[in-house]
Amino acid sequence: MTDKKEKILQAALKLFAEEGFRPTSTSKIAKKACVSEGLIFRHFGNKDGLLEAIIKEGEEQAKILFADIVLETEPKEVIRKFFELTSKFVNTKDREDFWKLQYKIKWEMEIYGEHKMEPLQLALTNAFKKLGYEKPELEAKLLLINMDGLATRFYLQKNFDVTELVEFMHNKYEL
Amino acid sequence: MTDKKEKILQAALKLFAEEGFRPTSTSKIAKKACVSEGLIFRHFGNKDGLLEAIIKEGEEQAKILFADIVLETEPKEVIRKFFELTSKFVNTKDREDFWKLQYKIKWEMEIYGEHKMEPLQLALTNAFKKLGYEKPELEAKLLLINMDGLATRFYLQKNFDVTELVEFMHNKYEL
Amino acid sequence: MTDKKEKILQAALKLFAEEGFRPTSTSKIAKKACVSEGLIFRHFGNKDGLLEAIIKEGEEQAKILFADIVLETEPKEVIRKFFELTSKFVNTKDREDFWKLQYKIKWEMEIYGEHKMEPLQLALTNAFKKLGYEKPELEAKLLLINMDGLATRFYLQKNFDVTELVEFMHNKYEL
Amino acid sequence: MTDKKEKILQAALKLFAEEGFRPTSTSKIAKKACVSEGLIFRHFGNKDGLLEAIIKEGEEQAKILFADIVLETEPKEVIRKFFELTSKFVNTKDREDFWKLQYKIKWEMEIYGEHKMEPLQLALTNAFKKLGYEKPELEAKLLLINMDGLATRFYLQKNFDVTELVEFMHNKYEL
DNA sequence: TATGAATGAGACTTCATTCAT
DNA sequence: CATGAATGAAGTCTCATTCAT
Repeated sequence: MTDKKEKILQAALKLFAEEGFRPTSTSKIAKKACVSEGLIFRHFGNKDGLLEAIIKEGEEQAKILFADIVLETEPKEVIRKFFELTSKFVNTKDREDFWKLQYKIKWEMEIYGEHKMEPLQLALTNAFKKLGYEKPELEAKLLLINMDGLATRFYLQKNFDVTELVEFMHNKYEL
Repeated sequence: MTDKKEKILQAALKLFAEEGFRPTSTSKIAKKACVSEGLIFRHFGNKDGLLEAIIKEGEEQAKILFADIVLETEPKEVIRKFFELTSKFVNTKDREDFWKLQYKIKWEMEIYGEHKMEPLQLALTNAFKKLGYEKPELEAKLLLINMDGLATRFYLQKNFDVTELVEFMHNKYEL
Repeated sequence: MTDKKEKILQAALKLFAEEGFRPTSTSKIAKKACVSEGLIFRHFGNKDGLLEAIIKEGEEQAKILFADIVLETEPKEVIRKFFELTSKFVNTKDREDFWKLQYKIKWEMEIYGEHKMEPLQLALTNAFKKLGYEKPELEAKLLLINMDGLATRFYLQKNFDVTELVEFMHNKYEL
Repeated sequence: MTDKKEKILQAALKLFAEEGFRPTSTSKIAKKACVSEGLIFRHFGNKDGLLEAIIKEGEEQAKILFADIVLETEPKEVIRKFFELTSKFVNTKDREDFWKLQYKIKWEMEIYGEHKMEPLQLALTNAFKKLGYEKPELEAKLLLINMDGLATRFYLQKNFDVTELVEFMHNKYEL
């Protein structure tokens, strides 16, 4: 990956996350990346191609983040790590754009991409089963839905305190 | 309100909900409403004005929907009615557009408009307090966040079964 | 002439003078005149008709203003009165719009309407002839041109002192 | 400056001079320049930017034309050259558009831009002072105003004979 | 006479995309 | 690989004008 291609990806990620996909013009991306507009098309074919590239890169990162949870066998640890991950949204400044983009794109394009979450859901289901919960699958689903709700608030509501709520949610599961 | 003005509002609501605000062109709205494009601007000033009008109309509807919950004094009933409302998203076909629009707009414009939810949150907080919950405010917040998460899934994930989850969540509160 | 028709004429005169013919929308005129937009078309057919009406009214006023000069027989008086008229541009607040409009329209539409000035030019020519000037017609033309130049400056240059210059010009003719 | 950018400037100059700024649509300019409409905005940002570019170019030309007069030290020559310049309006076909535009814009935008004329006025004032005129500054002002008056007539009145009048005016100053 | 809803043409502008260099 | 000039379609919005009431 050339230097300039990388710069385009970074600029686009930031702008798409900030302003959305369609509202971000290729010319703006080019300017932010200090690159000619034409280069975007040389590397990614078209604007959709650029988005795909960003999303694909994102999925790789997500896999890595999820791996630690999915590979965990101790059920309580699975749940703890899941909540830990949720907290991470907030703190890791450079990942903020990435996660925000995921949600913005979801709503703009109306695709959820549930397959990405499947390994996580299975890991959680399994953990709840081991812990003797009655409806482990629904418990897992609920947890993931909570995450979506938290993200909605965190990205859209100014001064929203995530940590407080994550802790509260966590404590509901006596571990 | 003239007949055509009403038609514009309906067409715009539907299109904004389906495709988002910016991606929906005024010419498309005009065509769907069987109206000249200029009329949109005569009635609403500009595209933003049209959106505002739709949102304002929506807030009125939301107030009505919330009223029933907010005015309820029996705590268990408050919570029951809240879950009932959540289910309604799904079934009332004509309101689907309205709620979907709320979320699409939130993400597109990045404003949450938490004030709209305040009465609901207060009512829930109060209900949990009466029921002797330790942290009633956080309980209320969590419930609202669940709703955001459910909406995210319901509108974005094909074939997502809301009812099942709403029931599950409801049962967590032994009432 | 009905009350409302008169109001339209006045509003249009003011707006055309301030902003020009084309840039002034009929809706703006209607608003300023507190009248429905349609009424403009009922009374004047179209926007051009409105302009014509204003110009025609203007010509009537001009005739009246010019009459005093044209009917004067004493040559020195003719010239004095001409300069007096020139000064009037400035002072008579309600006529300011009228004269300004004349020039704005001239430049916007590129028609000079020299016939309007003919009686004035003849009167001046005659006066200069009586006073023994060698080229009375050119003297008259020059005077009128001076007036155009003064108008240009007066209407376009902020803080331009007309009186000073009118006096100076006047004194060039030892009377 | 690319070939097409130059073509846009030329087409715009001509059309603005002929029909005025606002009445000339960008699409008309593009057509006349055999260029896509978008290119206008790529090069000049917006329609105002195009006008500015034309005016700026014009000011450069004006400076050059004025230089010869301003640098002249012999007072009679200053005045002679001033009248010579006045005559040039008429004859130089390609400059006609430029000067006409200056006046059209002045009236359309209602700005005189007196600073542009300052060097000329100072040079004339100085010349009249050297020639022993009583009120040299007013003499200079009058001359410039005459020029405005001449321009008004020349550009707006069909079949107006400038040369005759310029000569007449010139002869008033016994040189 | 008077209103104001409604229209449709055309204005300025943005933007993804192509292409010669 | 990289640039930046150039395009054309589409977008938002303005405005003179018509027409039913």
